[in-house]
Amino acid sequence: MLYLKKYFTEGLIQFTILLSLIGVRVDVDTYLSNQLPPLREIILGPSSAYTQTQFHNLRNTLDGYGIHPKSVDLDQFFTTRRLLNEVRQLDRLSVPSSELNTWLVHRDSETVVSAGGRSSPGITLDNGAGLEDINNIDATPAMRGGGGAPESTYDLNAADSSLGAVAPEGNQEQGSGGGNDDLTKEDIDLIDILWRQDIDLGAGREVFSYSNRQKDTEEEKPNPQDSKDVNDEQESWRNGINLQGSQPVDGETGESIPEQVILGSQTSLSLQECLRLLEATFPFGEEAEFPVPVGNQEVSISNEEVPSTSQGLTLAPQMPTAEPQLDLEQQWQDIMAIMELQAMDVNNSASNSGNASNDTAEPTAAGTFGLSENPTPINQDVSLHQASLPSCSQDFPQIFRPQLDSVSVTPRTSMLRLSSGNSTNINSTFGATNLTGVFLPPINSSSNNVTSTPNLPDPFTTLLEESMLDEISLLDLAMEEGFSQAQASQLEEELDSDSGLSLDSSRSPASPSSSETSCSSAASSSSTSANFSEEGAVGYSTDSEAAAVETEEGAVGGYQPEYSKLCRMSFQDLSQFNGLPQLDGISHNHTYNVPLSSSFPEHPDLLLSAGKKTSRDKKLQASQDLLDKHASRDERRARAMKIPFSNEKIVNLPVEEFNELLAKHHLSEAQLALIRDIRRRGKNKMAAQNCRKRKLETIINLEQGVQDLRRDKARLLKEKMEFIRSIRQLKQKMQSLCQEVFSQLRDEEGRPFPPSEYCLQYGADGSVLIAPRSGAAATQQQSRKPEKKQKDKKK
DNA sequence: GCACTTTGTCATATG
DNA sequence: ATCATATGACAAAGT
Repeated sequence: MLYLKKYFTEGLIQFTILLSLIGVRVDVDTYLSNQLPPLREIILGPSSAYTQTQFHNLRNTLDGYGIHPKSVDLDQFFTTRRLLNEVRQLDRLSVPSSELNTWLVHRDSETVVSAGGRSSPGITLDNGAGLEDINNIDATPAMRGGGGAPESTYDLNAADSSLGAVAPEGNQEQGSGGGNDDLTKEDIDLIDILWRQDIDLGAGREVFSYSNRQKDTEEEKPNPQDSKDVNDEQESWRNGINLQGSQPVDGETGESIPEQVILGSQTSLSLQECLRLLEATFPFGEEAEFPVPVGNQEVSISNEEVPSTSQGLTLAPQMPTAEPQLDLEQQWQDIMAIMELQAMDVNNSASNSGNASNDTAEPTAAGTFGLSENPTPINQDVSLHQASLPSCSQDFPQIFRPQLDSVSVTPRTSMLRLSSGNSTNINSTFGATNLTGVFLPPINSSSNNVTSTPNLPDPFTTLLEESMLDEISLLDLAMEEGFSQAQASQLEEELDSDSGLSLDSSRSPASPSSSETSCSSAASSSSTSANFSEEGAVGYSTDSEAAAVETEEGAVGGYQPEYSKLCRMSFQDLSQFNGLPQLDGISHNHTYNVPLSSSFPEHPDLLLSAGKKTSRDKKLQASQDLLDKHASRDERRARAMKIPFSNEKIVNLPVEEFNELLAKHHLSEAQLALIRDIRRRGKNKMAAQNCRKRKLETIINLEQGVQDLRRDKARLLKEKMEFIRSIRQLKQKMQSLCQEVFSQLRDEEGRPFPPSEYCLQYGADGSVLIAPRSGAAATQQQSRKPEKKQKDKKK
């Protein structure tokens, strides 16, 4: 029976996996919730395993089952529940990235971009999806239709793997528009930087070999359209600040993504896009004006949506200085929530835009975080034609140079501290915000990165810096603790395995009892005695007793052999094997060898033997000797007391019938006392059985709950790391774009704006202002009057 | 013979 | 108050 059950379970699991792979979602919950109480109630609230009342209510939920709550037949129910639960867990069966199913669906849709970009961005996949993704990818070519199909996935193990900004050849062959067309040298460089970060995170560089990408890039060159686009892009950069940025490019496939940006990939983000993302993430609130006008020193880069009318430098509002540190966890959760909302919006917009993105893609927040493409990129209408694109590598770090050496600590420095982790405070406390340093260079979570990492006295800078620092530190810590995304699946398995409870269903403690009692349930359900089957009493009275009583009360007999003929543990079946002494040892008869009183001889046979013995009596005696060996103490007592009905009746009859039964017979006080004891003990015996089963079920359900929670934890950790990485990539992109801005900005006299002296401030209306830094700029203002420039970012 | 499990029973709590 | 049930604890028997 055990093997049969196990076989059935495994078969069911395999079948469900098969259905899942072909796209059929098996929602066991729908079947389960109709008749059975939700399994998660064990986690979320009182359970039948906890509360007695709900346990009794199970009877009401088992329509058609008719299993009495007291019946051990409930084991069938529990077994079913457990099996269904196992099946239900299949979609999260220790495979953290079960989104792979989505990936397969994408494969069918021939929408390579969305397949590669949305469901599993390569960069997030490299670490995030973990080994199992790779393995699955490797293991699924047969299911994907063979090698003839264009390779839309990233064979991470292949030597010429196509990853990152380079679209696989198959993609190009499918006329996806030269996926990498829009990638510029800067993009590639940036991607390379980001890859290095990923390498820092543990991703092997070989996963996204630059040489491979270069090679693939070169392979694209022969495409005249591609090269033209690239050239156009580069030329646009040469001609001035390309603040509008190129069309967002899917990092892996290189194909343009009109409506969304895959943060998990190396997407080309314009500065404005980054800003919009940041605005969505950290709403700036109303723009505040600097009380101190700086005249024409200000350069304003305004968004066309809300043309900036501000003529002065935006000044961040005063902030309380000694605010407590943000609750980073809460902070992160806020960010996550906002990001999820953003992702939802983008998903909606993407679906509305009729993008080629596959709708079947699971909108998993991780990896598919997106933002609306900026319809109004930063305008190039700035007198930057003379921009010489100086080497920004030296100047740029000064942008983020902390003003620690600044004598006057500006209020903005102190306003970095938010009073709480609630993101709503960000709305209220951040007016015009200098976001120049929001996207800081990657913080490598080292203690000395304060000095090594450029720092800006900016609210968001500090906000993100602190949070990201800690988050990334947590990330690194998590990495150290084995939470690398590549090991996420292993983590889950480890988490599961370190449970003190056995999670193996084949070794589940419920299995033996389930299998045992499942037969009892079958026997019970097939019982011809409705009364007794409803009571569900199994294995209390014996056939020996029934046989003995049958002579006195024929109505009792008849049902017993059917009642438990399949039950190994019940004593009744022994009556069918009276002549089989080799089966004596089968029964687990816990008959107590309690010394009986003089009125209760140990072997009632002795009483019988006292009478006349015919040969027929001797045969009966022999069989009863055998039966007595398996009779319970109460049964022997009952026989000794010549109780005129079976113990089963004594135990299982309803109170009324039981009283009627007692009234029908004229019984002595001793007999009545014994009968009541028998009934009490029998009831208690069943109660104990049920109690133990419930206890077992409780343990199993708790075990399942722990398993589920651990899976959720691992999944959330994975998502968290992916988001952290995405944000960091955004910061990188922002840094790069700011670098470009500063490298090409010139005042009226043609002098550049040193990033060390100026910073970008972003208003709520989308305007971008170049404001002098408070400390260093104050001195600079003496020698040079900053000019106010307004950059109309109309495209 | 020992450790562990299973089962029955008792005492008690609870509804 | 009584009864039915649940459950912890214990012991006996089995493995």
